[in-house]
Amino acid sequence: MLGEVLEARLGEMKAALAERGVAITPRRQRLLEVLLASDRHPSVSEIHEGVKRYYPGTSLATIYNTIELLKETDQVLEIEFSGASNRYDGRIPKSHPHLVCEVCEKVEDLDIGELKDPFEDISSSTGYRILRRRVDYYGVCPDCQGNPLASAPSENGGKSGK
Amino acid sequence: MLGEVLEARLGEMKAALAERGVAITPRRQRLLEVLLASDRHPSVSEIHEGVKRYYPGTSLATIYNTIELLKETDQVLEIEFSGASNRYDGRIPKSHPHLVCEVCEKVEDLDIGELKDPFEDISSSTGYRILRRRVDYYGVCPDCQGNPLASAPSENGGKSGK
DNA sequence: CAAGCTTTTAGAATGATTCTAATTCGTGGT
DNA sequence: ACCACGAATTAGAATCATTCTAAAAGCTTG
Repeated sequence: MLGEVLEARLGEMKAALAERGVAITPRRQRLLEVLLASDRHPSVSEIHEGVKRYYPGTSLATIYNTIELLKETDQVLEIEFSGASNRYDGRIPKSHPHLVCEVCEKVEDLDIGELKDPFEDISSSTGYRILRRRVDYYGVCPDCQGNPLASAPSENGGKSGK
Repeated sequence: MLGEVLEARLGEMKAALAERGVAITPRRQRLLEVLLASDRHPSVSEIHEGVKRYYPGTSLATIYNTIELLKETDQVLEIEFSGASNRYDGRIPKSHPHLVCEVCEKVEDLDIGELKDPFEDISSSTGYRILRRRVDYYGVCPDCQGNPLASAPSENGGKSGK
C-alpha cells in the first residue's frame, strides 16, 4: 500500500533498526509506515496521530524515542525549526534542499536538478515568493576534532539537547 | 572602537530603526554595539550579558523586543536552532552560508567565494568534518499568495510563533 | 513460570521564547 | 518646573516542543 519505492525504503529502515539491535514492534512498524506514507514531512505530533489511529494508547515519548533511533541510524532527516515543531523526512534521509512556505508551513522537496547555484533565483521555477534562504553546513570544526571535550559548550557534549 | 565597516553598519541599523519610528535608547545603542562587536553570532542571552555590563537591570524581554525590531527592519539575520538558542548576525543581515560546529556550537561565516555548488565538498577547504548540510528556501507558496488566510496553519497567520 | 532484558508509559522537568500587565522614562507643551 | 502621554522597560507568568525519569508492561529464553 506504499508503492514499490517506499516499500524498499521501509525495508531499509527496518534493516537498519534491526542492525542496531532494536525490535520492530507493531508501534514502530506503524510509525515507519506513517512517516513514509506522507509527503508532508510530518512533525512528531502528526506521526503520533497516525500511530494512535491503530494503537490508541501510544504515548508521545514512544514517537520521540523511535525518531531518535532513526536519527542515530541515519534513516530519517530532521528538519529543525526553532519556533515550531521539527519536521521529518523518511523518504530521503540524506540532506537535500527544501522549500518551506511560511504561511501554511508546508515543506516540499526541491528538485535537485533545478538547483545549480544556491543563490540563483528560484522564484520563477517554483512559483514561491522567496523571502530568505538558508545554506548552512554542520560538522566538527578543526579545534574540536582533536579534543572532543576541550571546547564542549555544555555538559552534554554539544548534542544540542533541549 | 568598532572599526570603520562596523561603524557604518551601526549607522545603517540605527537609521533603519529610526525610520521605523522607534527611539535609539541607551540600551538599544549598547545592544547594537554588542551585536556588532562579536563575530560569534551571539545568542540572545550572550547579548543580554553584554548589555547588562553597562545597564545591569536590563531584562531579557528588552533584548527579545529589540531583536524583533531588527528582524522586522531586516537589520539582523536570525539563524534558528531547534534544540538550542537562536543566533544572530548583525554584521551581514542578508542570507549567507555558515559553518556550524556541533561540538563547540561555534557559528562562522563561510566565504561565499569558495562556494559555487552547494553540494561540493567543503571539508578540505574549511578543515571541518562536515556531517550534514542544510539548503532550504523560505517564502510563500503559490497557494498562499492569493488567499493569505486560506491555509493558515494556526491563529497567528503562520508566523511560527512559539 | 521466573529472570532479565527491551519497550512503553504518564507525567514531571527543562529551556527558549512570547505574552501580559504594570511601571518607568522622556519629551513637548504649558 | 510640572504634566500628560506615548514609548520603553520590567518581572514574572504562560506556552510549547522536547527530554528526562521512574515505574509498569511485554517478550524471550531457560
